[in-house]
Amino acid sequence: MATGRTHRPATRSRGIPEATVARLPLYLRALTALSERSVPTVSSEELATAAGVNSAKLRKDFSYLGSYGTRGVGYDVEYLVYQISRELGLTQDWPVAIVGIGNLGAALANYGGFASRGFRVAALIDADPAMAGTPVAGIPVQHTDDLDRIISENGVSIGVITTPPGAAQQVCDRLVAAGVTSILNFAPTVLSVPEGVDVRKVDLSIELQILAFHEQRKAGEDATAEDEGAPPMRATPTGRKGPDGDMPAVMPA
Amino acid sequence: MATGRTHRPATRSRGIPEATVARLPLYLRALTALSERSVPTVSSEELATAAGVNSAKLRKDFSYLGSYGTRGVGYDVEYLVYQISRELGLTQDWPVAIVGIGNLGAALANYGGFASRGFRVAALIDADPAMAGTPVAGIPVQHTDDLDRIISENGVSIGVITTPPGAAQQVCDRLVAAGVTSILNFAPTVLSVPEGVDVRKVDLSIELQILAFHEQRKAGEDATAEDEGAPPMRATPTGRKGPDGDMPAVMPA
DNA sequence: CAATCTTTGTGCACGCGTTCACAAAGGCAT
DNA sequence: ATGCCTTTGTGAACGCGTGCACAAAGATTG
Repeated sequence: MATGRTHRPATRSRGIPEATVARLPLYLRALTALSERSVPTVSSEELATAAGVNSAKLRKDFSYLGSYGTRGVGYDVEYLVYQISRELGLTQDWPVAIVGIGNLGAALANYGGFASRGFRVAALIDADPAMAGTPVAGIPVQHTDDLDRIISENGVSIGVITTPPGAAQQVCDRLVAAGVTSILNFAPTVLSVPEGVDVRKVDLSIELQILAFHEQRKAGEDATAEDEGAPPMRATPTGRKGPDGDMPAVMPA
Repeated sequence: MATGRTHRPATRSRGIPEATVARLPLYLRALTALSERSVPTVSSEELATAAGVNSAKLRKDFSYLGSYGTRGVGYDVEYLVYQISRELGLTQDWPVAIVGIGNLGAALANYGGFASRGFRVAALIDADPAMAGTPVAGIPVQHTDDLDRIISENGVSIGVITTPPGAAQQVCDRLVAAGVTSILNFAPTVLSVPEGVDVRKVDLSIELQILAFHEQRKAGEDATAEDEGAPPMRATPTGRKGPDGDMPAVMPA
């Protein structure tokens, strides 16, 4: 789930392990909830339970940030909220552009979780001229032709791709060319980006397939019968021409 | 990510490493694209490139499934599609229920990627009585009161939660009670489930925060200036030192 | 049928992440 | 102050995942 193609051997994020970075938002959420309940301090055990992780792991994670706890007492909630926010870069404003305003793009535009922490939907972009001007979540949709200008003018460095798979790579290239250096990709495509650009992928279909795997295993533990069926031995076109088959090309043959 | 709260020590998926399982859908997608182009065979190198992974890793992944390749030639595309599909449990039909038909729920209901492989949206469920009967993506929304019956009658074992965070745990409990054993959770909440129930989490906010972290780091590499602002101080009894690992210069005294 | 060439399958080493277990540190009561 | 009790911070061991590098396997050609 990290960068699509570029290797990520040196992403040794300034001493903070990638796995730890991925958990910081989790801690932050739990801490924010505590903060809203005016809880002054919290122990690693309590916070770990709230975040759904092991307490030892949590303490080790925090140790990478520094010694922000008090032995015998725990962690100061407000102070920790600030420190994690700062570490994640949430104390500043991040203008985000969403490209591809279909069902999913619109859903994200309306998603409250964005605005909650530093993120601001600065622009909505779509290739359909008919949508231009139409407000979605209170923000007028703009046309792809102006992508470059929109990104530049708003200082957008984080782009969200919610286009059909066929358009994803092209949109990605344009975003990168316009100055975007972080991309959140919802299209089921492997994006290739130049060095220095981060790509994170969210793939709903993959998540379901992983669940199906485990589900099958659970069900199959009792009845291990299950015939083998008739595996297609060779070029046996499974006559499937599903709607999602609009994947344009990919790599050289 | 894995299960929310339950430990996952025994998820030793029948010999197939979890990391491998997570990549199988990726391979499957690339293989399907090749299949539609009627490519008969593919080498580990080509397929790895298309899937965005290392070729050695791909070969090792496949080795867990068995020896399906031919040395000197490569892998038979159709055969491999079938084998992976079978391993992932996609040769059977998986009725899925989506709970919480807001923007995101509606987007998922319309998402083509679901129906494409074995998954079928069997039911849409929402707590708003006003929505009952309204068709979304051609499927009438049903009310939460009937959740138990709906799940049972349709034989749903995979549930998708797209409710507001406050309702997530409750919905989760009801789904599990009704017989659901795999949950895909989009709500920003840590779900606690009994043993034997799998939970996968998709958290848009977390993904963005991780990107923000790297983005900040990239930007901060040049200019290490950046004022610190004023961290909210609290519970700092004995004037502690400033163990700030990196650049902070503001500490109590 | 033998030689050559391509590509798989895998043994091995390395590094990251997780977990345990405990000493050090601080608060609190006496 | 002194001693006890709680909780942090971390050294060390362990296990998993990754990538290298190569021998084995099969196709192909002469």
